[in-house]
Amino acid sequence: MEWLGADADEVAPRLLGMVLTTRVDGEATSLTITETEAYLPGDAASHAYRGRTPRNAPMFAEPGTVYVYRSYGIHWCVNIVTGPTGSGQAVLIRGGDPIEGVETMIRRRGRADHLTDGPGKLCQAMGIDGSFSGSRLGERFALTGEPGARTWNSTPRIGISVGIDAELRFVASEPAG
DNA sequence: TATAAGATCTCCT
DNA sequence: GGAGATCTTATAT
Repeated sequence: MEWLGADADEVAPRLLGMVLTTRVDGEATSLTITETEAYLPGDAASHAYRGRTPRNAPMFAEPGTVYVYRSYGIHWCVNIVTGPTGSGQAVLIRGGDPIEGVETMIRRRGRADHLTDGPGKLCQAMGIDGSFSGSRLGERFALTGEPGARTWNSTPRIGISVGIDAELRFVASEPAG
C-alpha cells in the first residue's frame, strides 16, 4: 500500500469506499468506510502536534500502522498512520456502513441501530481496542478495496476546539451513477 | 503527586 | 437540542 505514504489529506478521501475488516474473538466484522478525518503535522488538534509521546508513538511509525487512543476515557478511536515515516500524521476513521458481521456488531453495541455512526461506536462495533494500537494492517485489521473509488465532499472538522477552519473531514457522497 | 484537558456517546426533553 | 458520564495522558511542582 504505497499510497498510504501520501499526506493524510490525500489519503483520507481515498479511504472512502474501501472495506475495513477486523477479526476479534474469532469473529470477523467488515464495513465500508464513509467518513474520515485527516490530521496533519503542525495541526494543533492532532495528538502529534506537541511532539512524540509514549501514547502517540504509533503516529510516527511507518504508514499503514494502526493508532488507537481512548476518548474521554470511555470510547476508542482508530486511525491509520499515513505520510512519510516519522512525520506524525494519521487519518481518523469516523464512520462506515456495516457489511458483514452485523449480528456481532449488534451484540457488541447492544443496539441494532447507529452501529458505526461515529468513531467510538465504530470501534466498539468492530471490537477495536488499545491492543490494536501500534500494529500494522494485517489479519486483525485489514484494509481492502480500491483507493479513491468513491466521490467525496470535504467539510470542516467536528468535535475539536482548534483547527476548525480547515476542511479536513471527508464524507463519501453517493455514487454519481 | 496533583491538576487540567480531551479527535465522544447516551439519555432525557 | 442539550447536558452529563468517565478514564487516560501530559505537564508542572
